Amino acid sequence: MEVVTGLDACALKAPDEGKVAAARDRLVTPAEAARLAEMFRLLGDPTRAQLLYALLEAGEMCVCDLTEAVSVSDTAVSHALRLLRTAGIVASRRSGRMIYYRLADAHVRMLLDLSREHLREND
Amino acid sequence: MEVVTGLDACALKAPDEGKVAAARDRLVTPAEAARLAEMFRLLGDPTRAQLLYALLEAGEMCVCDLTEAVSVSDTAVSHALRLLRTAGIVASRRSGRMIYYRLADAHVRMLLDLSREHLREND
DNA sequence: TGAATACTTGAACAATTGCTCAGATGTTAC
DNA sequence: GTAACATCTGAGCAATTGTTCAAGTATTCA
Repeated sequence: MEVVTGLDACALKAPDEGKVAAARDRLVTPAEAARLAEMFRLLGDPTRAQLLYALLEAGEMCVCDLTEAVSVSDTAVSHALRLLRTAGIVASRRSGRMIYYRLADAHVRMLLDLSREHLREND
Repeated sequence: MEVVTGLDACALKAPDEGKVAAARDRLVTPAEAARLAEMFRLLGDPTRAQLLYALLEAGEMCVCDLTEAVSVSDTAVSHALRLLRTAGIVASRRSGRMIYYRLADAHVRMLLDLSREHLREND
């Protein structure tokens, strides 16, 4: 990475030490930001987003119905679901030879819901 | 893409037409999902996430202070901010030779806030 | 048992991404 | 005007990503 941290990026202007320190130290550490980014990254793919909004709508669906709903191959759906499951965004249960997926928790549902609101209000 | 849409992915089981139709048609269209994914994708990078959480914290910051806060090159910050600005996630104003960035609206702030909560509650 | 179904896995490849570098803008001070 | 500063832009490149293909596991039914 090789980045100067001890010096100011702006030479003339003294950096706003209050704001810089607050933003850097008080709330979200780089490590937390990385974890948050990782989570957003998983939502940031059209296939995965469609899967998640399908689950938000239907509550619980098996892989083959999800494949129907999003119109991609079952293999692609399976890969996508594994990423989401590993990250704790969706959960699954087996029933016979089918596996049912659902959104993992209320936070995820709120996040998806709020994002949809945002999109719709900004035309 | 080359995907079968008229046939069932599951041969024995009749697809749950209610759930499939609801998930596919009622709320989020593929086009909407794509726009939502595009927005999440922009939040899904460590550098951009750090920038956004710095702005959530500080309210408004110039590029050089943001560069300080996230410890990457000013060029990288500039590229990142352009993507966020184009997508309507951040807004900017010029004051002298500096340009101040801020989160674009309350929805974005809520989204970042809620996501942080989610992260912290899931240990 | 053996065949069929529902889903998963790993490897491979094209497409996309984010960074760096070099040069261009717009702004202020002299 | 020139010089210095804050920021932006485009091209190029390494690294990552999402998909497909082929083969695998787990479950049901005859």
